[in-house]
Amino acid sequence: MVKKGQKVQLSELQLAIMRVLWERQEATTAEVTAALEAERGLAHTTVATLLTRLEKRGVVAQRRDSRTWIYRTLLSESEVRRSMVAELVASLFSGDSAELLAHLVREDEIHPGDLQRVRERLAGSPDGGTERRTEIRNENRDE
Amino acid sequence: MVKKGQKVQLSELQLAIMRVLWERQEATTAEVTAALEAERGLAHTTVATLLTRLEKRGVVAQRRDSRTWIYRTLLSESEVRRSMVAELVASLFSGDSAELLAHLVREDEIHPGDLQRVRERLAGSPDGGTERRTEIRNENRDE
DNA sequence: TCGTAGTTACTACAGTTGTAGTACAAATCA
DNA sequence: TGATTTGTACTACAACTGTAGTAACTACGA
Repeated sequence: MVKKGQKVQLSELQLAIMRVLWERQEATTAEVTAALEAERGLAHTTVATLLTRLEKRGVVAQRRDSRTWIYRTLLSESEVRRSMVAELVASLFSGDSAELLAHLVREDEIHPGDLQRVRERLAGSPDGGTERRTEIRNENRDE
Repeated sequence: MVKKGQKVQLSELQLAIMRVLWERQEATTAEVTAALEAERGLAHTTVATLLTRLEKRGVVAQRRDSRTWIYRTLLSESEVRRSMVAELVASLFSGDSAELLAHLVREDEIHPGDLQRVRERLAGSPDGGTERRTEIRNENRDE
């Protein structure tokens, strides 16, 4: 089982699976396969293998419903984000998040006013706007 | 050779090597090994293998000086950052950089005034504070 | 009750990564 | 010039990842 503070690195494919599991609390192999059908069209056995490995690694948990396994994640999306962003910042930005921010600004990904908007948005929701929904996107780029 | 717009993903170890190469324009296997001695103490042959693989992959170039190879990167640090951040944002933040920003704020990595400071700093230095390599960015933003 | 469709368990296999040993050649030192 | 150092080329090998086939079993419909 992956401990809380532990660093978790997941590949793009593994994340795709996690995303399905995050969206619906639980899912069977068949459901995950179906959910990913459009974007990657993986064989059912492939998805089963992937899920088994994630389970072995302690990232998801499985529960049996007669012959079928039902999976759920053991890590929230924000935990994974925390871990992966920290890892990126450490190895590519000297561990300094402000450098990442500077990068975003330079790359024109973030505009003035965005931070303000983000803060307002977060202040508005009591849980800190933790997951998914947040979508701030910059309408008025006041550059 | 890795094309410009291509996505480049480098592991922590590979980045450590790239960092050495970015710091000094060029370096031999022995120099890279020495530079990494403190933090990882890798065998000289290990570093040689790593560099060979990076060369094969088109991330670095090699030049011979009698029997010694001298390496230099073919990608600037900002190019790698661009690529890797984009990849992370795509797979973990629905492709929305503002969500990453929101994450940083929530995680208390970024504070009010930081964005402002970053902008001032970037405005202050003519090279945009970009990189060791001076790759002046930001006039014609090309995406 | 029997065949069919769905499910898991197991095995496979190529590619990448981290790590390094060996063999061999060249350069250098004594 | 012989011995030692140093540098590369090649090989190895385990772990992990993407991908999936095959075998075997089970629930269900006809």
